[in-house]
Amino acid sequence: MSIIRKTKPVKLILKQFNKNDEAISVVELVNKFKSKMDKTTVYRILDRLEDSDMLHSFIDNDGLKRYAKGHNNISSSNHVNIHPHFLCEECGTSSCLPIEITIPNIPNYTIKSSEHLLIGQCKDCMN
Amino acid sequence: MSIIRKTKPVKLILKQFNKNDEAISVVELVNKFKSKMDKTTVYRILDRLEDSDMLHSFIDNDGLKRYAKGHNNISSSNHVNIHPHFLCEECGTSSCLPIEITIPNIPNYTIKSSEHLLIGQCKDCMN
DNA sequence: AACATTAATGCAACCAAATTGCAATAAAAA
DNA sequence: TTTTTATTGCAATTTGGTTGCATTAATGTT
Repeated sequence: MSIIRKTKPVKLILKQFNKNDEAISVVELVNKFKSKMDKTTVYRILDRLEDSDMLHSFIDNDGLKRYAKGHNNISSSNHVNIHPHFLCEECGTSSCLPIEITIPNIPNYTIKSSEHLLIGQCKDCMN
Repeated sequence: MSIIRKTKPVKLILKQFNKNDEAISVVELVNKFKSKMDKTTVYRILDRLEDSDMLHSFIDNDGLKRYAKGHNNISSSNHVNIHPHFLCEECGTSSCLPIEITIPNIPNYTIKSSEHLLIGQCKDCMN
């Protein structure tokens, strides 16, 4: 893992993720920054930020990759990546939920990581 | 929902899923049957089989759609789709796990469905 | 069994997400 | 300031998936 240079595009992307804790899809980011940088640049910056643990990613319901602030937590036990992601069916916003999902022990399988996507309505869309 | 005609391509796809309980990606299926049927036919058959509840699908770690036998169970509670899918990092095979994942109650969120992907090693790849 | 109805297929074209190669640029190190 | 090397932009390409449409073939009806 190499050091990430603080170029103008990198700073813009980081600023975006520091605004709030939402999980943003690559497509949204490419679109949002299309006047500021090339789409390949967006892809590559996200890649680098992920493997230096400044961002983490997951695949949403539509098969699109989403990124969010922070790394995938490693819990006290040997279960990794156990924080679930939420996706609001109505407004499309996505976020990391600050809870732990417990994975039962499964004979004959060694679980190294997991992805949990919860789909429903966020509080702003409930009424 | 219309009745599904038992055409040659449909029979081939069904036979494939009846062989075992593996979750197969669309890409694999398109490739496997490329001499027997067009890729659009594969996509459309899978679509139809899914909404007649003979298959169910989920998005795997690489953003690829996978299909497996059976429908998404609805549990006794009001939680749906709660059976997790497993993906072996080594051999790439995937399957449905016959266990239930419990989703804790989350204030401010209404969860309607969820997807759980467990990644690790299957028993054939452990040693 | 023949015919009519309509679902299903194949093919070509298309679209969107993501990746690659490469020359030009700009951080950071010397 | 110069050198080194990561990073960018651009064009081209790959890949997963979709659409429109004419042709084919299940199925229902007589």
